[in-house]
Amino acid sequence: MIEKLIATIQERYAFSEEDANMLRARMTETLEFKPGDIIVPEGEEISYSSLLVEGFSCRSKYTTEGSRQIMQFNIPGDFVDLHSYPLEVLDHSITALTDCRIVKLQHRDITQIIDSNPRLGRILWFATMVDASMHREWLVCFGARAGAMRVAHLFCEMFYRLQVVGLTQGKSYRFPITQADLAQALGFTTIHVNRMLRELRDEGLATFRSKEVEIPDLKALEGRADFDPAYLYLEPRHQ
Amino acid sequence: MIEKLIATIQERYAFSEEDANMLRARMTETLEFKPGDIIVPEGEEISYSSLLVEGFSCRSKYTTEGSRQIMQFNIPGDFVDLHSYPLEVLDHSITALTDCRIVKLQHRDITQIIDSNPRLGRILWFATMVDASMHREWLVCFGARAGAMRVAHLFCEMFYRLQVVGLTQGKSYRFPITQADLAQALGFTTIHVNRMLRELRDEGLATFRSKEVEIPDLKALEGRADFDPAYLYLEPRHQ
DNA sequence: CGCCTCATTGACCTAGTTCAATTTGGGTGG
DNA sequence: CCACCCAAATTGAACTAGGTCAATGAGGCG
Repeated sequence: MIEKLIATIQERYAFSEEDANMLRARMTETLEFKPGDIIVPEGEEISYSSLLVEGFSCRSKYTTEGSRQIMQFNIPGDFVDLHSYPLEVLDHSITALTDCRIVKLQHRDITQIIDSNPRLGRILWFATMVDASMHREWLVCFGARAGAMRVAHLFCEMFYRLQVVGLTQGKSYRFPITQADLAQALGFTTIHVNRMLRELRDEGLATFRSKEVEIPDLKALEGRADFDPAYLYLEPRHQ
Repeated sequence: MIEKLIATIQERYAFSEEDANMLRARMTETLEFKPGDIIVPEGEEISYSSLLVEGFSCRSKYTTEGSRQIMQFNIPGDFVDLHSYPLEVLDHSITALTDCRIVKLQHRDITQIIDSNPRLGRILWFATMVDASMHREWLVCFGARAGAMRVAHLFCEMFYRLQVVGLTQGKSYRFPITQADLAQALGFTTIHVNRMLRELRDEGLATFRSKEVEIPDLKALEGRADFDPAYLYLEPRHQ
């Protein structure tokens, strides 16, 4: 399982076999989490980064009024807190949405890896910048895309991301979250999310039932969502 | 001027004198821009990064419907597109809001610098991660903070950031943008921004007149905005 | 002086929220 | 296998933050 993921990352980020081995050797320790568990707590000094190998988690923050904003969903293959290496302390938490398994990579190992192979450092840096790019696209969604469009955009994003790691089945994929989670991610109320889902369903563009998203015609949904996958930087790199 | 900025960055990011000299030697070429000019265009291959030494610019994207979303304001001292080093191609544009001057740092020089001093690489990486952290806080603002609160939050953020580079005067600072720009950044209409500004003014918390923000009581405004500067990572680092 | 951009205000409209039920479906104990 | 339970989904009705449309001021500058 972890091998398959390393292979995927290897291809996507143009890893050499040597690079992959270097990582492999240092990534053996795993941790497991239950839904609702905090994988990485906000505000604490962190000494290792976590590669999510199984399950779904999310980045989120709470406001002082108690409402929670989800800023990103993490899927298998994501380094959920690689940015804790440069930042040391995170501004937000990572929370498990399902049963999750992560593999640790100690920060001191990252330092060592980068010292001996600066090119790999740039690749790791790249990975964190893709997250930033997603944040920016979400900001566009929040500021300039309303209602069903916003929901549709998220469904497209998740499709592309999950496809890369082989977690789509034809026109559908498993998205193991509740409508309440969805609402916290989209900046809507649960009720409104429900209505927007119905709208997409009625339009025949997408269904979300029993934690499964089905998209009969991806291009059509992309059109509805004003979606362009460029910001995900999925094309293989060539540095 | 650039010396003063390097000094500021030096303190904030724990640069050694040697590091600073290394950068100084490679940052000599400057470019100038007029309001509205595109400093870094979306989607193009980029071979150098730009340190903004004078003026204000912003990160923004356009939707296909033509509306523009501003995702961040850049101020003097910001490496506006350092992330173009790992990404190579940017997902958004950087546009000048006022007369701007930037200093170039070639990507090949960055590679050289990092190869000879990996620690400096981590510092540069850190700088880009602070931008990502700001994006996340903005996402919270969009999803969970409404009306005048959102405006207040931005005013607080700008105060802290400008203070670091010595661009505040007591309780006020110059913020050379229009209410329309403000609206595009906050996800409101110009009209609504105007109303929210009046609200803050009536409450005696902040005024924005002739491109000048005045905050009589910063703590009070922070309370109104649910603002906590931690996400800006302004505390001097200690790696 | 006159123009043009930007700020301001009012009146009306709508997307999204709030409150309050009701339904559905998966899981669990008897 | 059925009865029950509980979380999640769904729907309706009333309300409000924010948008839209339209008009008026106010400042800067050629």
